[in-house]
Amino acid sequence: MRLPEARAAQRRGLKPGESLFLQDDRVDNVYILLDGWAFRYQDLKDGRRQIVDFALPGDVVGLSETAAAPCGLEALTPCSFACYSRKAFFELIGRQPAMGLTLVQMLSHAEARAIEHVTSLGRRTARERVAHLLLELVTRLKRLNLMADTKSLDLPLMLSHVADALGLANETVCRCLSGLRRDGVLVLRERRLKVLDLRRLADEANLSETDAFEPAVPAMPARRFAA
Amino acid sequence: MRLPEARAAQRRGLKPGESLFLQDDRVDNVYILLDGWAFRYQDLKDGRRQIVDFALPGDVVGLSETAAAPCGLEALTPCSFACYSRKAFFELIGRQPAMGLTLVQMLSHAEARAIEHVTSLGRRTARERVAHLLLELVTRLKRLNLMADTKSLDLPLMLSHVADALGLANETVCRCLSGLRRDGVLVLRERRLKVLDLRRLADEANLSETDAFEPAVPAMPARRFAA
DNA sequence: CGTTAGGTTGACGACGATCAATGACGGTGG
DNA sequence: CCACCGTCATTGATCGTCGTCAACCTAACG
Repeated sequence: MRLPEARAAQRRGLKPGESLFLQDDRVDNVYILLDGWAFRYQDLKDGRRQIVDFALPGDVVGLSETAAAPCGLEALTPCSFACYSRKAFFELIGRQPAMGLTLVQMLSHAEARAIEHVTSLGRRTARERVAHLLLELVTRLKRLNLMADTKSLDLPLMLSHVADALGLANETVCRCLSGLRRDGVLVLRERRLKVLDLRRLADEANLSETDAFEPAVPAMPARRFAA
Repeated sequence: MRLPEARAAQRRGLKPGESLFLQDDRVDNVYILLDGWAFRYQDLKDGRRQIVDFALPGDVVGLSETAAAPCGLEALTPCSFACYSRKAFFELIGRQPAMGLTLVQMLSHAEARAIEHVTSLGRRTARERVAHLLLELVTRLKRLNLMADTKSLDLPLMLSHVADALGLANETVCRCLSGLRRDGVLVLRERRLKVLDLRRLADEANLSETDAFEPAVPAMPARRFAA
């Protein structure tokens, strides 16, 4: 699933807080996030902000941003992207059928996340949302083999990011995290998360029937895009 | 953008309330909704339900439902689907590059809707959500040339569908609709919606900077899949 | 007619937003 | 070294939107 042509692809770097593109921008390129964390967000006219998704290494962005991007993309940490013209990207896919499959799988995962996100915002309580988001991030990082040790990891997020992702106020997120800490589920301090009881976290998240998060994820055989 | 092969494709019908597939099902086919309304939904373990998206004629479903479907699909009205094996579908796409483009466009639109949906649930008030959903449906139907006259249309939705789509209680939806009617924005009775003031409805929806819904949609040159 | 499903309206309570004060850091300049 | 910020986290007090519970209405149907 590696892209041999990838070496030829343009690179693009981003510092924390910088944007790859803004909401409403015309986006002609397709990007693959090689390293770092970023997020996609949408702004309302009155200033309220909604974070739509977090992008992690291997994720593809820009594919759906055809004419005018429905949302902007901003870096959380220093990021580096491989960047293809839309045309070149599709040619690449066309030449490597296996890559097409991987792409479809990734888009499927992204949509599954979007669906879970909608369900969270629509039907879960504040505490459930917080637990669900943390569980999702832990699961994704595990699949990417990107967790420092098994239990703890760095989250380059401020309260306001979590709040904007979950449709909550900062203070509410803070209270939920305090609660989860008091109850011995996790510790989150100084941007570092330690999950003390994964099963318990999953219970708190009030999962849908579908998503079986934790169960010994079998190391994800299919590789992500990488370059 | 028509599919000549489509005549050969299997058909599948559905009566209101029936499901094409359930959450967690393995879905091997890709379906194109030829006629009717349906919705995709996700259930939580405690019974709460979230409607994720509404499917209208021309929409593709099943693409992202690779291993275990993240959500079920249920018919609102009598529906008919063209149904392809995943393999046949991709062959079809492979043979007709233009179709691939159309597909990408449709997936982009679907994702844009998902993003707007997330924003609605996360950051919009009850009244804004209701207005936004109605505006979205009106816009989609216009593009499909599926509106009876310019101003009014049939919505095969119960209060509970709107409520489950917007993360609200039936009573809240009812109150919002009463309010919008009182204020002369629209009339919704007996499953029939009449928009009295489209611009006003757009204001009520508190649109994101991005989505310019109403502005004289130029009849959507690109055709949807059809068979 | 009686029954049932769905819509409508009111009363009340709860969850989470808002406002405000305080604390913990890290950076900057005197 | 330490006063002075600015940013972000934390906690408490109060308020408002929306969920819940309940009663009633209407239309469809046997």
